[in-house]
Amino acid sequence: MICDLRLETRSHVADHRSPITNRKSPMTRVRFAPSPTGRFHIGSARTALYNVLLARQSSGQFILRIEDTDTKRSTPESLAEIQEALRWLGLQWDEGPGVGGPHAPYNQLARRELYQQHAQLLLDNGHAYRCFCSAERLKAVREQQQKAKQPTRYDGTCRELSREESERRAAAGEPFVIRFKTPKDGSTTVRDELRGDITVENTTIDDYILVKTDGLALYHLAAMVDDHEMGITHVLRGSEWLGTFPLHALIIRAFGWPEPKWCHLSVFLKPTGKGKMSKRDVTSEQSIYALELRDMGYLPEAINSWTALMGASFGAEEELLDLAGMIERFKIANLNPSPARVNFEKLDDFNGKWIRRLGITDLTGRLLPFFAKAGIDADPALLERIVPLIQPRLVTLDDAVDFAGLFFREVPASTAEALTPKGLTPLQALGALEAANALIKASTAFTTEALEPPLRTLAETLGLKPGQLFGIIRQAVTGQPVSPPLFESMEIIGREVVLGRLERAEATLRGAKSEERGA
RNA sequence: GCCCCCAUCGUCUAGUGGACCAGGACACGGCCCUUUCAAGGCCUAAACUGGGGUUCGAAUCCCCAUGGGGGCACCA
Repeated sequence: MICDLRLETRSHVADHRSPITNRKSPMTRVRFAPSPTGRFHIGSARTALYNVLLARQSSGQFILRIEDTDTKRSTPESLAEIQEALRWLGLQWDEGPGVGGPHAPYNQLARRELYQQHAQLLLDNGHAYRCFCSAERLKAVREQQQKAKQPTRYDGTCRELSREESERRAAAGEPFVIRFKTPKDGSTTVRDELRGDITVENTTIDDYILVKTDGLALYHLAAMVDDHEMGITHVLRGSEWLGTFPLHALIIRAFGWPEPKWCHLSVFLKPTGKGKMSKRDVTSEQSIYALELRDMGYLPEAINSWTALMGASFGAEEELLDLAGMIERFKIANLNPSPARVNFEKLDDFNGKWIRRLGITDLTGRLLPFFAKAGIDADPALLERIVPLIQPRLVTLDDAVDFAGLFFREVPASTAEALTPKGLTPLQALGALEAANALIKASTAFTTEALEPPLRTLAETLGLKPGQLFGIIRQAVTGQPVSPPLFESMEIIGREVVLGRLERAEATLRGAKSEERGA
């Protein structure tokens, strides 16, 4: 069955390419239609991504449409964030805000007349009716139904109002909404490309409100009108729309329009699996917002390949796919209809792998802003020398500041305890450090090749493991017990600074020694 | 309460009636490499929700149960 669906999708595309077709849009046209009512999260990012993948594999168009009919909750900040996030992710739209297009405007608030005309059409052909019931009464009815354990639906008071009465009351200025007149009997069958046919009894479909008292259309009407007007061929949207899917099909059929292919994407669940993903329920190290993840040092490549894989498979031996790779392999049939928990461990893994794939110059450029944010004015040329040392250690770009900060600022003096490895006394540590310092000072070239062999020999001479000796030097030079490779780091820090830090550490240990004697 | 959807390792998934004592990835554990931390290499452990059918044969098809999810606004 699913296999057939894939074939059908293909032939559908082929149909639109056919010269015989009289449709306005000869190729795949998809849309991503968010409402600008909050932050842009990874669920939206994935929906947008899948739409882009589908459009790009047939040189179709990806349309960004803003569903801002909820005037109470829509904000300009949210609209800006949607666009910024999409651009950051590399999901540029072909038509929509900022770029225009043949179906402009692309925000629904600016298209209200269009919806009103279509509502009137439905009123005229008997598929819709005016409802004069007050919001208060509706609420009371709903509560009563809830209490009686009945399905909560409009009770139909205004459904059979005569045309004359309806016109008269509207003309008299009585406020009204326009409702869809759902058939009372029979059933409706709709087809989801992932789930196959879904049939529901029409009695379970409410007489949904299409146009509010203020004359503004609701999603159910506006989206259907726009999808048709804009020649959308495939609708890939969240599965939260599955419940109203039959209604949407009914609306389209009431207009006599052809239906697009529908595909309802699974939702993201919280990491715990308990309920839909939300801001709560993730740690401070994690975020469900695209731009926040960006600021935490995640790459757009990582976000895309990660979200793409939650709820789908690409049949590739290699999981890390870039946009081109995903476009090549994306198939609606390979989407998974069941909900997926977000898995941040996998994001970390992907991000680290993407970072390791980056070229040194590319990575350096991406790192710079994170140093700036940390108040470090990193010299790009210097950073580029450091990057190979830290690249395999990074999970996020932000980690670079922790690993490489020591190259750009004064490191705090280490305590005697920190300078003394487990199993050694401060006196032994001091002896080792003095011997090492002498060797380093005497070294003709200040390079890994020149420094490492003699120090390795020294460790042997002192009866220390290389790790013990190098650990003392590491702490003295970097001020940290953990650092990028020691000799390469010393090379970059430079002879003068290294010797200074070694001597400072020696002094600390001498102090500890005299304290020891005093005690 | 009503409607709808979904169901393979802890997680994301492969699987489209025989090639499956179920494959991969993440996480977990172990080993190797190793100057720390990583990275890298190798290996272990880990699943078809249950019950009925259909069939010579079922993870795969059907039914029921159970579990999970979504929706039930003059939001989208």
